[in-house]
Amino acid sequence: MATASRESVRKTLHEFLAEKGFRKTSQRDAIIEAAFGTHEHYTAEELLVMSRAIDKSVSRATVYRTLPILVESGLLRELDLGGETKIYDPNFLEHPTHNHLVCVDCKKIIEFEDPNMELLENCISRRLGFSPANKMVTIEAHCDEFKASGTCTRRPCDKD
Amino acid sequence: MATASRESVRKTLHEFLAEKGFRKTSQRDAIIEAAFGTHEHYTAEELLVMSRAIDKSVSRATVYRTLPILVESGLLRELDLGGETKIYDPNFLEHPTHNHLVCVDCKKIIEFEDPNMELLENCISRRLGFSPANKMVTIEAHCDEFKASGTCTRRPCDKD
DNA sequence: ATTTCTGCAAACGATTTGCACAGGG
DNA sequence: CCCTGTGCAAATCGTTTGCAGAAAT
Repeated sequence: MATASRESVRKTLHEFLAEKGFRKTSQRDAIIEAAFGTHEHYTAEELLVMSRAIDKSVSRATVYRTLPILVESGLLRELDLGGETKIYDPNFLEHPTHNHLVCVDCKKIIEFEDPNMELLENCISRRLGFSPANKMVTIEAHCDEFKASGTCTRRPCDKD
Repeated sequence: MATASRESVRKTLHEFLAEKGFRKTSQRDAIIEAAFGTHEHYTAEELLVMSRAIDKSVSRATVYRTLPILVESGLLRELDLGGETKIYDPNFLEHPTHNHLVCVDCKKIIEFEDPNMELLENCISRRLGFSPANKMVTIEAHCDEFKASGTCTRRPCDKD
């Protein structure tokens, strides 16, 4: 399934690039491969490292120039969870309406989907006279493990 | 009412600063006055201008150093709406659980409160094994006016 | 007197951009 | 060939910080 969706991502992206008149380059291929070869979230810098593992010639500038294109294609989503750096989420193809819960203690990000949330956001938007285009919910929370022991298993390592 | 709440803000803040061992300075007073003398949202830079209108001696560094203190006090909230700069919201005293809808076209920010949203967020958090600490909902949307005429009354001026 | 605050200007870190060359159509 | 894409390094922009003097306790 992960493979199947990666196929479709590649195809959709290829069409998108062609349609927009963008050229197909080895660097962009590597970045796309890296960007959708995982279900993890990543920063621009992390994507650079991942892309370079595939094609050493990928530069930081190209990653930064390619990211907005991927976001525009709708296959990659830019997240603004409290941190200082933007985070990118490749999982919106499979779960188009998911949201995020961030553990305040270990910074772990948990994705969740909820149809009621979806419904409620639409209702609220319409009530205010708007048509929703992009809905973002982020919940910062303490996990039960933290409440019990005072720390999370997953200690603050990657972030903070 | 705005006056009454500003009084209480000043009092709460004064207590908070004293409790934390922070000193009372004319610059902080000016910043606090500026920060809670409006119901509008503002950036750090805008707060600097507002503070300087009250006390010319306020420096950018002091604003940036005071902002985290006000946020920590719980009276001021830092928002991360899509833009590149952080936005500060002084309205959480009066509406502790409000959320934001941002017009994609004119960037206008509309605040809304909804008890169902509140409830739903708590349910979802608990279901995942977490105790929510901070819940943020942001909806980006097109207004009806835009749908009808192709633009908003409030054109892109302050942002974008 | 002691310690926190302040303004200034330099430092920072993520992101962007100008340039001349490489490479896709 | 023409024009877009690229790497590099310099530039940008919001924010942070080191320092010496100013002000609060």
